[in-house]
Amino acid sequence: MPRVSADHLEARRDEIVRAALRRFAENGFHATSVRDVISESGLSAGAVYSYFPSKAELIAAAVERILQRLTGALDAAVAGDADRSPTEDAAGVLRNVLPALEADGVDYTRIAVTAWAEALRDPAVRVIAEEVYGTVRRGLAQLVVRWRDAGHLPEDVDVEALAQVLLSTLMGFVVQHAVLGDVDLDRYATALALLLPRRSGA
Amino acid sequence: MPRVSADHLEARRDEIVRAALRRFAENGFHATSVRDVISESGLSAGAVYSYFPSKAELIAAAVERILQRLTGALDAAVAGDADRSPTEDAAGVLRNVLPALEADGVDYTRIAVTAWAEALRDPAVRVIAEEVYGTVRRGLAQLVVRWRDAGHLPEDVDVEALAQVLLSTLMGFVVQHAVLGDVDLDRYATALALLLPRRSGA
DNA sequence: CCTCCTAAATCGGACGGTCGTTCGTTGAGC
DNA sequence: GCTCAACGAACGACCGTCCGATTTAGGAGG
Repeated sequence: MPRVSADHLEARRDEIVRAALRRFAENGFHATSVRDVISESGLSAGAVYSYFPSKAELIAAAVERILQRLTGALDAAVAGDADRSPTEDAAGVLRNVLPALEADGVDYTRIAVTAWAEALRDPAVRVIAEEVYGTVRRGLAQLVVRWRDAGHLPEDVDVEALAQVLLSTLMGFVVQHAVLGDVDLDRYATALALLLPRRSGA
Repeated sequence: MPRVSADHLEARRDEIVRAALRRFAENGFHATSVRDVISESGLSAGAVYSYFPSKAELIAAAVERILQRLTGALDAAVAGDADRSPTEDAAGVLRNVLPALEADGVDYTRIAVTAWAEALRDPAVRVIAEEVYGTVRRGLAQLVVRWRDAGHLPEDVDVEALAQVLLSTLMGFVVQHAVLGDVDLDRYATALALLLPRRSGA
Protein backbone atom coordinates (compact mmCIF):
# COMPACT_ATOMS: atom_id res chain seq x y z
CA MET A 1 0.00 0.00 0.00
CA PRO A 2 2.61 2.54 -1.05
CA ARG A 3 2.26 6.25 -1.73
CA VAL A 4 -1.01 6.43 0.10
CA SER A 5 -2.68 9.71 0.91
CA ALA A 6 -1.78 11.80 3.94
CA ASP A 7 -5.34 11.23 5.09
CA HIS A 8 -4.76 7.52 5.12
CA LEU A 9 -1.61 7.87 7.19
CA GLU A 10 -3.32 10.08 9.71
CA ALA A 11 -6.29 7.72 9.93
CA ARG A 12 -3.94 4.80 10.53
CA ARG A 13 -2.19 6.66 13.27
CA ASP A 14 -5.53 7.41 14.84
CA GLU A 15 -6.57 3.76 14.61
CA ILE A 16 -3.45 2.78 16.49
CA VAL A 17 -4.02 5.36 19.22
CA ARG A 18 -7.60 4.24 19.69
CA ALA A 19 -6.57 0.60 19.85
CA ALA A 20 -3.95 1.55 22.43
CA LEU A 21 -6.55 3.48 24.45
CA ARG A 22 -8.81 0.43 24.58
CA ARG A 23 -6.05 -1.76 25.96
CA PHE A 24 -4.65 0.95 28.25
CA ALA A 25 -8.08 1.62 29.74
CA GLU A 26 -8.37 -2.06 30.51
CA ASN A 27 -4.96 -2.80 31.93
CA GLY A 28 -2.98 0.38 32.45
CA PHE A 29 0.08 1.45 30.51
CA HIS A 30 2.72 -0.86 31.92
CA ALA A 31 0.70 -4.04 32.24
CA THR A 32 -0.24 -3.62 28.59
CA SER A 33 2.48 -4.90 26.29
CA VAL A 34 3.22 -3.44 22.89
CA ARG A 35 2.14 -6.82 21.52
CA ASP A 36 -1.29 -6.30 23.10
CA VAL A 37 -1.65 -2.96 21.35
CA ILE A 38 -0.39 -4.43 18.09
CA SER A 39 -2.88 -7.28 18.12
CA GLU A 40 -5.71 -4.96 19.17
CA SER A 41 -4.88 -2.68 16.24
CA GLY A 42 -4.90 -5.58 13.79
CA LEU A 43 -1.61 -4.37 12.35
CA SER A 44 1.91 -5.70 12.64
CA ALA A 45 4.73 -4.75 14.96
CA GLY A 46 6.60 -3.05 12.14
CA ALA A 47 3.58 -1.00 11.12
CA VAL A 48 2.98 0.28 14.65
CA TYR A 49 6.65 1.12 15.09
CA SER A 50 6.65 3.07 11.85
CA TYR A 51 4.05 5.39 13.37
CA PHE A 52 5.39 5.54 16.92
CA PRO A 53 9.10 5.27 17.67
CA SER A 54 8.60 3.77 21.13
CA LYS A 55 6.04 2.63 23.65
CA ALA A 56 6.62 5.84 25.63
CA GLU A 57 5.54 7.94 22.64
CA LEU A 58 2.47 5.77 22.23
CA ILE A 59 1.58 6.39 25.86
CA ALA A 60 2.19 10.11 25.46
CA ALA A 61 -0.10 10.21 22.40
CA ALA A 62 -2.82 8.39 24.36
CA VAL A 63 -2.48 10.75 27.33
CA GLU A 64 -2.55 13.79 25.12
CA ARG A 65 -5.72 12.60 23.43
CA ILE A 66 -7.63 12.01 26.64
CA LEU A 67 -6.49 15.19 28.34
CA GLN A 68 -7.20 17.39 25.36
CA ARG A 69 -10.67 15.94 25.08
CA LEU A 70 -11.13 17.13 28.64
CA THR A 71 -9.99 20.71 27.99
CA GLY A 72 -12.10 20.92 24.87
CA ALA A 73 -15.24 20.01 26.77
CA LEU A 74 -14.40 22.43 29.57
CA ASP A 75 -13.70 25.35 27.28
CA ALA A 76 -17.08 24.83 25.67
CA ALA A 77 -18.72 24.82 29.10
CA VAL A 78 -16.93 27.93 30.33
CA ALA A 79 -17.55 29.93 27.19
CA GLY A 80 -20.97 31.36 26.45
CA ASP A 81 -23.47 33.19 28.58
CA ALA A 82 -21.57 35.29 31.10
CA ASP A 83 -24.39 35.93 33.58
CA ARG A 84 -25.26 32.47 34.77
CA SER A 85 -25.40 31.68 38.45
CA PRO A 86 -22.61 29.62 40.05
CA THR A 87 -24.99 26.68 40.30
CA GLU A 88 -25.84 26.88 36.62
CA ASP A 89 -22.18 27.22 35.71
CA ALA A 90 -21.16 24.22 37.77
CA ALA A 91 -23.98 22.08 36.43
CA GLY A 92 -22.93 23.07 32.92
CA VAL A 93 -19.32 22.12 33.54
CA LEU A 94 -20.16 18.77 35.11
CA ARG A 95 -22.70 17.87 32.47
CA ASN A 96 -20.42 18.85 29.60
CA VAL A 97 -17.10 17.54 30.81
CA LEU A 98 -17.90 14.22 32.37
CA PRO A 99 -20.01 12.64 29.63
CA ALA A 100 -17.25 13.61 27.20
CA LEU A 101 -15.11 11.18 29.13
CA GLU A 102 -16.90 8.19 27.69
CA ALA A 103 -16.52 7.58 23.98
CA ASP A 104 -15.03 5.16 21.47
CA GLY A 105 -16.18 2.40 23.81
CA VAL A 106 -13.51 3.51 26.26
CA ASP A 107 -14.08 4.79 29.78
CA TYR A 108 -11.81 7.80 29.73
CA THR A 109 -12.04 8.31 33.49
CA ARG A 110 -9.99 5.14 33.86
CA ILE A 111 -7.34 6.47 31.52
CA ALA A 112 -7.35 9.83 33.28
CA VAL A 113 -6.46 8.19 36.59
CA THR A 114 -3.86 6.05 34.85
CA ALA A 115 -2.45 9.15 33.17
CA TRP A 116 -2.03 10.96 36.50
CA ALA A 117 -0.04 8.03 37.82
CA GLU A 118 2.10 8.04 34.70
CA ALA A 119 2.71 11.80 35.00
CA LEU A 120 4.40 11.06 38.34
CA ARG A 121 7.21 9.18 36.65
CA ASP A 122 7.40 10.20 33.00
CA PRO A 123 8.51 13.84 32.58
CA ALA A 124 7.02 14.05 29.08
CA VAL A 125 3.61 12.99 30.38
CA ARG A 126 3.94 15.38 33.30
CA VAL A 127 4.50 18.27 30.91
CA ILE A 128 1.33 17.38 29.00
CA ALA A 129 -0.61 17.15 32.27
CA GLU A 130 0.72 20.49 33.50
CA GLU A 131 -0.26 22.23 30.28
CA VAL A 132 -3.72 20.75 30.18
CA TYR A 133 -4.60 21.29 33.82
CA GLY A 134 -3.13 24.78 33.68
CA THR A 135 -5.61 25.54 30.93
CA VAL A 136 -8.45 23.94 32.86
CA ARG A 137 -7.69 25.90 36.01
CA ARG A 138 -7.52 29.15 34.08
CA GLY A 139 -10.97 28.38 32.71
CA LEU A 140 -12.34 27.69 36.17
CA ALA A 141 -10.65 30.82 37.48
CA GLN A 142 -12.60 32.79 34.88
CA LEU A 143 -15.79 31.43 36.37
CA VAL A 144 -14.68 32.41 39.87
CA VAL A 145 -13.91 35.94 38.69
CA ARG A 146 -17.38 36.21 37.16
CA TRP A 147 -18.99 35.00 40.38
CA ARG A 148 -16.96 37.46 42.40
CA ASP A 149 -17.81 40.35 40.09
CA ALA A 150 -21.49 39.39 40.26
CA GLY A 151 -21.31 39.68 44.05
CA HIS A 152 -21.55 35.98 44.83
CA LEU A 153 -18.11 35.95 46.41
CA PRO A 154 -16.14 38.42 48.51
CA GLU A 155 -13.92 40.89 46.68
CA ASP A 156 -10.75 39.46 48.20
CA VAL A 157 -11.45 35.84 47.27
CA ASP A 158 -8.35 33.79 46.43
CA VAL A 159 -9.28 33.12 42.80
CA GLU A 160 -6.53 30.63 42.11
CA ALA A 161 -7.14 28.59 45.24
CA LEU A 162 -10.88 28.45 44.65
CA ALA A 163 -10.23 27.30 41.08
CA GLN A 164 -8.14 24.50 42.58
CA VAL A 165 -11.03 23.50 44.83
CA LEU A 166 -13.40 23.48 41.86
CA LEU A 167 -10.98 21.38 39.84
CA SER A 168 -10.91 18.99 42.79
CA THR A 169 -14.64 18.46 42.52
CA LEU A 170 -14.08 17.33 38.93
CA MET A 171 -11.03 15.20 39.67
CA GLY A 172 -12.67 13.62 42.69
CA PHE A 173 -15.68 12.66 40.62
CA VAL A 174 -13.37 11.08 38.07
CA VAL A 175 -11.54 9.04 40.71
CA GLN A 176 -14.70 7.89 42.45
CA HIS A 177 -16.36 7.03 39.16
CA ALA A 178 -13.37 5.07 37.86
CA VAL A 179 -12.29 3.32 41.06
CA LEU A 180 -15.45 2.96 43.12
CA GLY A 181 -18.00 3.26 40.33
CA ASP A 182 -20.88 4.29 42.57
CA VAL A 183 -21.27 8.01 41.91
CA ASP A 184 -24.29 9.42 40.15
CA LEU A 185 -23.76 12.59 38.12
CA ASP A 186 -27.12 14.19 38.92
CA ARG A 187 -27.00 13.58 42.66
CA TYR A 188 -23.38 14.72 42.70
CA ALA A 189 -24.20 17.93 40.83
CA THR A 190 -27.13 18.65 43.14
CA ALA A 191 -24.99 18.15 46.23
CA LEU A 192 -22.25 20.34 44.80
CA ALA A 193 -24.80 23.08 44.06
CA LEU A 194 -25.58 23.20 47.78
CA LEU A 195 -22.04 24.36 48.45
CA LEU A 196 -21.82 27.00 45.75
CA PRO A 197 -22.65 30.61 46.65
CA ARG A 198 -26.26 31.61 45.99
CA ARG A 199 -26.67 35.13 47.34
CA SER A 200 -23.86 37.45 48.27
CA GLY A 201 -20.48 36.36 49.49
CA ALA A 202 -18.49 37.64 52.45
CA MET B 1 19.84 -16.37 61.93
CA PRO B 2 17.33 -19.09 62.83
CA ARG B 3 14.61 -19.18 65.48
CA VAL B 4 14.37 -15.43 65.72
CA SER B 5 11.56 -13.76 67.61
CA ALA B 6 8.16 -13.05 66.13
CA ASP B 7 8.92 -9.38 66.65
CA HIS B 8 11.96 -9.70 64.48
CA LEU B 9 9.95 -11.32 61.70
CA GLU B 10 7.30 -8.63 61.82
CA ALA B 11 9.92 -5.90 61.82
CA ARG B 12 11.60 -7.47 58.81
CA ARG B 13 8.33 -7.57 56.96
CA ASP B 14 7.78 -3.94 57.80
CA GLU B 15 11.25 -3.02 56.59
CA ILE B 16 10.49 -4.64 53.27
CA VAL B 17 7.18 -2.82 52.89
CA ARG B 18 8.80 0.52 53.67
CA ALA B 19 11.59 -0.14 51.19
CA ALA B 20 8.98 -1.05 48.61
CA LEU B 21 7.04 2.14 49.35
CA ARG B 22 10.12 4.25 48.74
CA ARG B 23 10.69 2.70 45.33
CA PHE B 24 7.00 2.61 44.43
CA ALA B 25 6.57 6.29 45.29
CA GLU B 26 9.44 7.08 42.95
CA ASN B 27 8.59 4.94 39.96
CA GLY B 28 5.15 3.39 40.33
CA PHE B 29 4.38 -0.26 40.85
CA HIS B 30 5.09 -1.68 37.42
CA ALA B 31 8.15 0.33 36.48
CA THR B 32 9.67 -0.79 39.77
CA SER B 33 11.17 -4.24 39.50
CA VAL B 34 11.31 -6.71 42.36
CA ARG B 35 15.08 -6.38 42.08
CA ASP B 36 14.74 -2.66 42.83
CA VAL B 37 12.78 -3.41 45.98
CA ILE B 38 15.22 -6.12 46.98
CA SER B 39 18.24 -3.88 46.66
CA GLU B 40 16.44 -1.01 48.42
CA SER B 41 15.63 -3.33 51.31
CA GLY B 42 19.23 -4.49 51.60
CA LEU B 43 18.05 -8.09 51.71
CA SER B 44 18.21 -10.87 49.16
CA ALA B 45 15.66 -12.11 46.66
CA GLY B 46 15.08 -15.23 48.71
CA ALA B 47 14.48 -13.29 51.91
CA VAL B 48 11.93 -10.98 50.31
CA TYR B 49 10.13 -13.92 48.72
CA SER B 50 9.93 -15.71 52.06
CA TYR B 51 7.87 -12.77 53.36
CA PHE B 52 5.80 -12.05 50.25
CA PRO B 53 4.80 -14.82 47.85
CA SER B 54 4.62 -12.51 44.82
CA LYS B 55 5.06 -8.97 43.63
CA ALA B 56 1.28 -8.54 43.59
CA GLU B 57 1.11 -9.27 47.32
CA LEU B 58 3.88 -6.80 47.93
CA ILE B 59 1.92 -4.15 46.05
CA ALA B 60 -1.24 -5.02 47.98
CA ALA B 61 0.63 -4.66 51.28
CA ALA B 62 1.95 -1.28 50.20
CA VAL B 63 -1.48 -0.07 49.12
CA GLU B 64 -3.08 -1.30 52.33
CA ARG B 65 -0.50 0.57 54.40
CA ILE B 66 -0.99 3.90 52.67
CA LEU B 67 -4.77 3.71 52.56
CA GLN B 68 -5.12 2.69 56.17
CA ARG B 69 -2.90 5.55 57.24
CA LEU B 70 -5.43 7.77 55.49
CA THR B 71 -8.47 6.33 57.29
CA GLY B 72 -6.70 6.51 60.61
CA ALA B 73 -6.04 10.22 60.20
CA LEU B 74 -9.58 10.88 59.06
CA ASP B 75 -11.19 8.99 61.91
CA ALA B 76 -9.17 11.07 64.35
CA ALA B 77 -10.33 14.25 62.64
CA VAL B 78 -14.01 13.27 62.54
CA ALA B 79 -14.13 12.11 66.13
CA GLY B 80 -14.16 14.60 68.97
CA ASP B 81 -16.09 17.80 69.49
CA ALA B 82 -19.50 17.41 67.90
CA ASP B 83 -20.49 21.07 67.72
CA ARG B 84 -17.88 22.55 65.46
CA SER B 85 -18.84 24.60 62.44
CA PRO B 86 -18.50 23.11 58.97
CA THR B 87 -15.52 25.38 58.36
CA GLU B 88 -13.79 24.18 61.51
CA ASP B 89 -14.56 20.56 60.67
CA ALA B 90 -13.20 20.87 57.15
CA ALA B 91 -10.07 22.65 58.31
CA GLY B 92 -9.58 19.89 60.88
CA VAL B 93 -9.91 17.17 58.28
CA LEU B 94 -7.58 18.82 55.79
CA ARG B 95 -4.98 19.63 58.39
CA ASN B 96 -5.06 16.16 59.93
CA VAL B 97 -5.31 13.99 56.86
CA LEU B 98 -3.00 15.61 54.38
CA PRO B 99 0.13 16.03 56.50
CA ALA B 100 -0.28 12.38 57.48
CA LEU B 101 0.39 11.64 53.85
CA GLU B 102 4.03 12.52 54.18
CA ALA B 103 6.14 10.27 56.37
CA ASP B 104 8.99 7.78 56.25
CA GLY B 105 10.58 10.08 53.70
CA VAL B 106 7.87 9.04 51.26
CA ASP B 107 5.31 11.30 49.63
CA TYR B 108 2.20 9.23 50.16
CA THR B 109 0.12 11.39 47.82
CA ARG B 110 2.16 9.93 44.97
CA ILE B 111 1.44 6.41 46.14
CA ALA B 112 -2.24 7.21 46.60
CA VAL B 113 -2.55 8.23 42.96
CA THR B 114 -0.57 5.17 41.92
CA ALA B 115 -2.79 2.98 44.09
CA TRP B 116 -5.96 4.29 42.44
CA ALA B 117 -4.55 3.39 39.05
CA GLU B 118 -3.65 -0.06 40.32
CA ALA B 119 -7.13 -0.55 41.77
CA LEU B 120 -8.46 -0.24 38.22
CA ARG B 121 -6.75 -3.46 37.15
CA ASP B 122 -6.01 -5.55 40.23
CA PRO B 123 -9.19 -6.84 41.89
CA ALA B 124 -7.41 -7.38 45.21
CA VAL B 125 -6.26 -3.76 45.29
CA ARG B 126 -9.74 -2.61 44.27
CA VAL B 127 -11.25 -4.43 47.25
CA ILE B 128 -8.84 -2.69 49.61
CA ALA B 129 -9.67 0.68 48.03
CA GLU B 130 -13.41 0.08 48.26
CA GLU B 131 -13.18 -0.83 51.93
CA VAL B 132 -11.02 2.13 52.84
CA TYR B 133 -12.93 4.75 50.88
CA GLY B 134 -16.20 3.32 52.11
CA THR B 135 -14.99 3.98 55.64
CA VAL B 136 -13.82 7.46 54.72
CA ARG B 137 -17.11 8.39 53.11
CA ARG B 138 -19.06 7.13 56.10
CA GLY B 139 -16.92 9.38 58.28
CA LEU B 140 -17.57 12.36 56.05
CA ALA B 141 -21.26 11.51 55.95
CA GLN B 142 -21.29 11.76 59.76
CA LEU B 143 -20.02 15.31 59.44
CA VAL B 144 -22.73 16.14 56.90
CA VAL B 145 -25.41 14.76 59.22
CA ARG B 146 -24.08 16.92 62.05
CA TRP B 147 -24.12 20.00 59.85
CA ARG B 148 -27.66 19.23 58.74
CA ASP B 149 -28.84 18.66 62.29
CA ALA B 150 -27.21 21.92 63.34
CA GLY B 151 -29.23 23.72 60.69
CA HIS B 152 -26.38 24.46 58.30
CA LEU B 153 -27.91 22.34 55.57
CA PRO B 154 -31.48 21.67 54.43
CA GLU B 155 -33.28 18.73 56.01
CA ASP B 156 -33.55 16.87 52.72
CA VAL B 157 -29.85 17.10 51.86
CA ASP B 158 -28.48 14.06 49.99
CA VAL B 159 -26.00 13.02 52.68
CA GLU B 160 -24.23 10.38 50.64
CA ALA B 161 -23.78 12.60 47.58
CA LEU B 162 -22.48 15.49 49.66
CA ALA B 163 -20.02 13.13 51.34
CA GLN B 164 -18.82 12.22 47.86
CA VAL B 165 -18.29 15.89 47.04
CA LEU B 166 -16.34 16.37 50.26
CA LEU B 167 -14.21 13.32 49.51
CA SER B 168 -13.54 14.88 46.11
CA THR B 169 -12.05 17.94 47.74
CA LEU B 170 -9.57 15.65 49.50
CA MET B 171 -8.84 13.49 46.47
CA GLY B 172 -8.48 16.52 44.21
CA PHE B 173 -5.98 18.05 46.59
CA VAL B 174 -4.01 14.81 46.55
CA VAL B 175 -3.93 14.68 42.75
CA GLN B 176 -2.97 18.32 42.35
CA HIS B 177 -0.32 18.05 45.04
CA ALA B 178 1.21 14.91 43.58
CA VAL B 179 0.97 15.69 39.88
CA LEU B 180 1.11 19.49 39.65
CA GLY B 181 2.76 20.22 42.99
CA ASP B 182 1.55 23.80 43.22
CA VAL B 183 -1.23 23.66 45.81
CA ASP B 184 -0.90 25.27 49.21
CA LEU B 185 -2.78 23.65 52.06
CA ASP B 186 -3.70 26.89 53.85
CA ARG B 187 -4.92 28.74 50.79
CA TYR B 188 -6.81 25.64 49.70
CA ALA B 189 -8.49 25.25 53.08
CA THR B 190 -9.46 28.93 53.11
CA ALA B 191 -10.98 28.73 49.65
CA LEU B 192 -12.86 25.57 50.57
CA ALA B 193 -14.22 27.27 53.67
CA LEU B 194 -15.84 29.88 51.42
CA LEU B 195 -18.00 27.16 49.91
CA LEU B 196 -19.06 25.45 53.13
CA PRO B 197 -22.37 26.52 54.70
CA ARG B 198 -22.06 29.22 57.35
CA ARG B 199 -25.59 30.13 58.40
CA SER B 200 -28.67 28.14 57.62
CA GLY B 201 -29.12 25.95 54.58
CA ALA B 202 -32.03 25.75 52.14
C1' DC C 1 -7.26 1.53 -20.74
C1' DC C 2 -4.00 -1.74 -19.56
C1' DT C 3 0.57 -3.33 -17.94
C1' DC C 4 4.72 -2.90 -15.66
C1' DC C 5 7.77 -0.87 -12.29
C1' DT C 6 8.96 1.21 -8.21
C1' DA C 7 8.68 3.01 -3.80
C1' DA C 8 6.76 2.75 0.37
C1' DA C 9 3.52 0.57 3.77
C1' DT C 10 3.21 -3.51 6.11
C1' DC C 11 4.66 -7.81 7.84
C1' DG C 12 6.51 -10.98 11.39
C1' DG C 13 10.37 -13.68 13.03
C1' DA C 14 14.38 -12.90 15.73
C1' DC C 15 17.33 -10.57 19.34
C1' DG C 16 19.34 -9.13 23.57
C1' DG C 17 17.85 -7.79 27.89
C1' DT C 18 15.18 -7.85 31.96
C1' DC C 19 11.42 -9.63 34.28
C1' DG C 20 9.37 -12.38 38.40
C1' DT C 21 10.44 -16.36 40.63
C1' DT C 22 12.83 -20.69 42.33
C1' DC C 23 15.85 -23.54 44.96
C1' DG C 24 20.24 -25.61 46.46
C1' DT C 25 23.51 -23.70 49.65
C1' DT C 26 25.33 -21.20 53.75
C1' DG C 27 26.11 -20.17 58.46
C1' DA C 28 24.39 -17.92 62.87
C1' DG C 29 22.03 -18.99 67.14
C1' DC C 30 19.33 -22.01 70.17
C1' DG D 1 24.64 -30.24 65.63
C1' DC D 2 20.28 -29.17 64.06
C1' DT D 3 17.20 -25.61 62.38
C1' DC D 4 15.84 -22.25 59.50
C1' DA D 5 16.43 -17.22 58.04
C1' DA D 6 18.93 -15.51 54.52
C1' DC D 7 21.44 -15.75 50.34
C1' DG D 8 22.16 -15.22 45.22
C1' DA D 9 23.00 -17.58 40.87
C1' DA D 10 20.17 -19.53 37.51
C1' DC D 11 15.75 -20.21 34.82
C1' DG D 12 12.16 -19.79 31.47
C1' DA D 13 9.13 -16.36 29.85
C1' DC D 14 8.20 -12.28 27.91
C1' DC D 15 9.53 -7.61 27.19
C1' DG D 16 10.35 -3.64 23.73
C1' DT D 17 12.44 -3.14 19.52
C1' DC D 18 14.61 -4.00 14.95
C1' DC D 19 15.11 -5.12 10.13
C1' DG D 20 15.05 -7.95 5.95
C1' DA D 21 11.21 -9.94 3.27
C1' DT D 22 6.81 -9.24 1.21
C1' DT D 23 2.88 -6.94 -0.63
C1' DT D 24 0.50 -3.53 -3.10
C1' DA D 25 -1.09 1.35 -4.51
C1' DG D 26 -0.46 4.35 -8.03
C1' DG D 27 2.41 6.83 -11.62
C1' DA D 28 4.78 5.96 -16.27
C1' DG D 29 4.88 4.11 -20.95
C1' DG D 30 2.50 2.06 -24.52
